[in-house]
Amino acid sequence: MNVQFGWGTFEDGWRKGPWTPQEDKLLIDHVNLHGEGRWNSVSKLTGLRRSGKSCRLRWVNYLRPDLKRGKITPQEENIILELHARWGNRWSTIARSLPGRTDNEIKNYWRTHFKKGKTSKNVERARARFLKQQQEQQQQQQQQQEFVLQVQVDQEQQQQVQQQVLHQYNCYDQQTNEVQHVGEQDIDEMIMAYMYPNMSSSMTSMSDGSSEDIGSSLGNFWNLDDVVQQHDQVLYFY
DNA sequence: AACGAACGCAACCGCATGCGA
DNA sequence: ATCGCATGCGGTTGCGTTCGT
Repeated sequence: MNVQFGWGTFEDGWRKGPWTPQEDKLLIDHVNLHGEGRWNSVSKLTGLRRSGKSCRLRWVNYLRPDLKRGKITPQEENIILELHARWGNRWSTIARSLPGRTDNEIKNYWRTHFKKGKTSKNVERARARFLKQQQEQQQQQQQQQEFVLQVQVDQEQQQQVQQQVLHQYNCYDQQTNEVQHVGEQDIDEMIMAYMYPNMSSSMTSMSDGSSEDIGSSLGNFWNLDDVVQQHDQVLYFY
């Protein structure tokens, strides 16, 4: 049974073809009231003569409020190319990386812009870019591991130097073998004096503004946990 | 201006999958 | 375990619009 009805047709009791604004409104009101899902019950509850499948498709691909309208941007195109190089025709998977875009939209875009034989060079470029990106990620991971290792080594060196300085300046209590009360600033100055014996004492003093940078940078230098944390944060943005 | 080709997009179809009875 | 229903997914189709000749 196939009956002509305006633009659309009736088939087995279901209306087919383009949706009218009235139908859209019925469906939007229904979803606002009951939420998404249970698409087969939409026709019973709203009187819409549309199958559940048709309702779901109309909502997902056209009526959803979070859909992004307008053309695919060059950035989105890059993402599509790269994800297609990775996933192939898994449109819904690709669509998850493009908020506001539907699998149908991406599929259509691909078919019209990058259909095989049409712009295969673009596809090849995307593949190459994907492989390069993978290599860069591996390099980054390696660098991060090396950095963490280096920081661990630095921390050990720091402790060694600190111990040497404390010995040098007789900061250990002879009886308890514990470090006598020494201010952090004092330790910094002792370390500076220990490492740079030729530097004038005024340079290591915290009394004037010019040396504050040295003191504060020293403080930062020894705060390696922060350094690691900052490094991780920087890497996170990649 | 008219016509056909190409394009863009909404919608449909068939199959796969998930899930509850 | 299996059956049926609901939903999701990828491929395909159909039609309006745009572009080139």
